[in-house]
Amino acid sequence: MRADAKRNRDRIVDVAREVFREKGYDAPLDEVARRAGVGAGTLYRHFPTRDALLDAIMQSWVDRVNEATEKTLAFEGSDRDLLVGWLETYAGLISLHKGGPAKITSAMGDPDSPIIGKCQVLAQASQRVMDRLDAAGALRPGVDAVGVCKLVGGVATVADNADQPLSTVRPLLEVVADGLLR
Amino acid sequence: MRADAKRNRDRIVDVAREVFREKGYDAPLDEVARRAGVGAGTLYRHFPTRDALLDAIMQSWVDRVNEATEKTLAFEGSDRDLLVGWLETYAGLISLHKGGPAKITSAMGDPDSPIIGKCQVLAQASQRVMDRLDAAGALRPGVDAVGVCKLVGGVATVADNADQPLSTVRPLLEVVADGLLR
DNA sequence: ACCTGAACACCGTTCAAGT
DNA sequence: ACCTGAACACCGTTCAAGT
Repeated sequence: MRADAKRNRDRIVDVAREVFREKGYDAPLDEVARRAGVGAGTLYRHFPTRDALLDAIMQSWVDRVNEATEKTLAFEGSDRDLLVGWLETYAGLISLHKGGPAKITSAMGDPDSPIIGKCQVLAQASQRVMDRLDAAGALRPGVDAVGVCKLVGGVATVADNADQPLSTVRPLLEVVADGLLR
Repeated sequence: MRADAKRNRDRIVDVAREVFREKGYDAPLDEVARRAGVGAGTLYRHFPTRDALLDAIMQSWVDRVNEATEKTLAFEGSDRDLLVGWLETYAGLISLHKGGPAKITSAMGDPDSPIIGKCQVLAQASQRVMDRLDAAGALRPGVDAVGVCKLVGGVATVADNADQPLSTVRPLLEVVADGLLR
């Protein structure tokens, strides 16, 4: 890749992260191009779809997911507290930008989604937490990690769609936790 | 209202119901106007916003909600079966058209929503079912009907966004039920 | 009083012309 | 090889002119 191309690509990703944070995942791409100082065509050359751009943005976010997972696994307390904590952490991770919860959760089972890789990171994180709880004999039988992701994703989507802070749905996450625990 | 105005209004509602069923709640309004044989301005005169049109469409749907509620209340079986059955019924009622679950659930706590009346019908239905379970001492303390609506709405939204049939999320509804029951 | 449909605005996407 | 930006498509919304 030519040096100027790489520079443009990087600028687009940085600017997009900013714009999406301000206006949500469905912000006009035109504005991204404008602020990045490139033509619309350049944006489309690098990222043929909005999802391709999202995927690039989420690159750095993977580290945050893994960090949060380690923290959860190191938690020393009751199984319920660990689970509720993880559900809140998970909801927070997918609610970074407006539109995120719906986007990520609906990709969560679609092998053809352009952001499937990022979903797998999340699903595996969730799996590790469930494994730990299962080893302790704390889970009801038949609980699968992807299902948990969808359930919490649904709750986060509700809060996001209604423009309400995640804290308002904490009681719902507790219901989910109680439904998952033995 | 003049006779021709009423005729146009009725035609618009009928056609919109059809178009929304075919293409979801965000189908082009242009198509509704065209199929109804009216100008775009006429549609906007009668229904200044898309939500106002939705609200009109959902008028007949209220009967169906009440019918389903009666059926649930008359159910003779275990509390868990009753609850799971209601959650599935509820999910079905809000999933009539694509986009419905998100639309209805995000309006579910916003007093300014144009479809708030329809949400209240749902919330009250949910309340009656919870009351019956509560009278039987089956519910965990602190469960409120609107919360249940949001939770199930979240699950239905997930299925709807991913273009998957509701049956795929039945296990998730069981988790919710277990979380609600004592 | 109500209707029509052209016109405008907005935004996603493409592509011919330029470097 | 990459970029620009005008041009096109699509759809929501308004409004002047008509009945």
